[in-house]
Amino acid sequence: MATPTTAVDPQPTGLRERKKQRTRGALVDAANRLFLEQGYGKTTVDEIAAAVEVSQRTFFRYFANKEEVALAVLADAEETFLELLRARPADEYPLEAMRRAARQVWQLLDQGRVAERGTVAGALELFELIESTPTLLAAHLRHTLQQEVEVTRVLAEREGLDPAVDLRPRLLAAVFGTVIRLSHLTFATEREPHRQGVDGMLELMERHFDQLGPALAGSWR
Amino acid sequence: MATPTTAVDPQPTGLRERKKQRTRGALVDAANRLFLEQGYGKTTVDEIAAAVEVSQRTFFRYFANKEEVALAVLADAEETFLELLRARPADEYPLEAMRRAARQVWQLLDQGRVAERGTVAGALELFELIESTPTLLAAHLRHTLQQEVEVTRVLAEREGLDPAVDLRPRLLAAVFGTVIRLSHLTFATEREPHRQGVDGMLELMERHFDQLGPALAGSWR
DNA sequence: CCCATTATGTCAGTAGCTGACAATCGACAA
DNA sequence: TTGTCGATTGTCAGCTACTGACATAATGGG
Repeated sequence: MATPTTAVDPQPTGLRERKKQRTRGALVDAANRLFLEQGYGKTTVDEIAAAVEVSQRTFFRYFANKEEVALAVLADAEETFLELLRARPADEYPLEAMRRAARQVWQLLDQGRVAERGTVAGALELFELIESTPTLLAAHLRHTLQQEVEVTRVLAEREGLDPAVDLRPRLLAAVFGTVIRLSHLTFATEREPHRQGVDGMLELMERHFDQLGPALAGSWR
Repeated sequence: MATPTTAVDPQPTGLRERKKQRTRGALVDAANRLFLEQGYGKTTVDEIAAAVEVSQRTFFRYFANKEEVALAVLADAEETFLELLRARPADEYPLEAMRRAARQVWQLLDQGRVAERGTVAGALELFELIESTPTLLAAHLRHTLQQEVEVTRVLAEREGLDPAVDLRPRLLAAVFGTVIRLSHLTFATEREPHRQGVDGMLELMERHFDQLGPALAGSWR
């Protein structure tokens, strides 16, 4: 007897809230389109706001800065990763759990089920944009760092450790983030067609992880 | 405090060049002082320029942006690291060479012989400033990334590998950078007095490196 | 001592971002 | 249905980082 309009509300979504989400989504879409069309630097916030017919001031009420709107999709994917990692069975080894969660994110993305706005092709374009835009790259790296802190928390909890005492969770989170970044970078740079889809990305990640041990080995001969 | 001791001139510099270096150094000093006194965000470029009695426009001819002047000292240290790494004997294992070069940087810094402007205490303050200033942190991370590219080049050359084919140089450079960053972070956060000097930093780095293997091991139990 | 080069200053302008206040819109209950 | 309250938005004014263009001053070479 609670809700008059809808029987089941997964999220108690008022009309107001829905409108906000629509505006936010429109801003992300417009921004992405403009950034890819004419470049990040040559796109002004005014332009983005105008494309959605809101004031510049409103834009800054949704996003703290210009970088944030460009990285919004990525932020959703990272959120998904955290949820998947938390859901991994407790008896998996830490690194294994992370690798599998990462695989899952890409598979979900391939099915268009991540945050309703991401695609694999879009990810590729986004990575290219980020890597070729210094200020975006900087913001992205900082964001990645924050993600590492979250991952550290999850790992420590999984294993029942205090991350302030035991260095391993933080180290693994950091190294993992690094490997993922390198995979993304190679993915975005990679021009060979047989590696363009999700499978290409997944294979690339595996290759990087497999080289981690050898890279840290004493001798490379 | 910052001692303006410019003693040795390796390159026969003209009067003009020397003057430029003096201005640049003065800008770095003034900026550092102001940033530490009142914070990065509350210090304007105008203020820094005024403190050295140059115009704002001149400031931007020396530094591409406000972040750069804050990270200038760090950039010198990283340059030193590269030189030391290149000078390591060719038969050292890659990771060993990097660990030793890193040790050397800190020892030189402790002797006040890095870029005439760095001290260990100053490094600690700088790290705190960076970690507590989002925009500085972002710039720092991007800069670190560039350093990783250079390191990759050096490693690949040492071992006679093509970094475009073999993933190991880049992976090792990245993981190394990550471990160094975590050490710095802990160093800046660490409040226990017995770890404040160079020895504290060196011990911290060793501890992080020693945990790298265990962190990547399958099980943590 | 003069000339070519190069560092510096001045000025005007763009763009990101913020605080303050007023207008407007949606939620909810009388 | 309507009136009130709180949240969202627009407008405006302002600060700061940063850049291009042009004028001026300093320097090093001949």
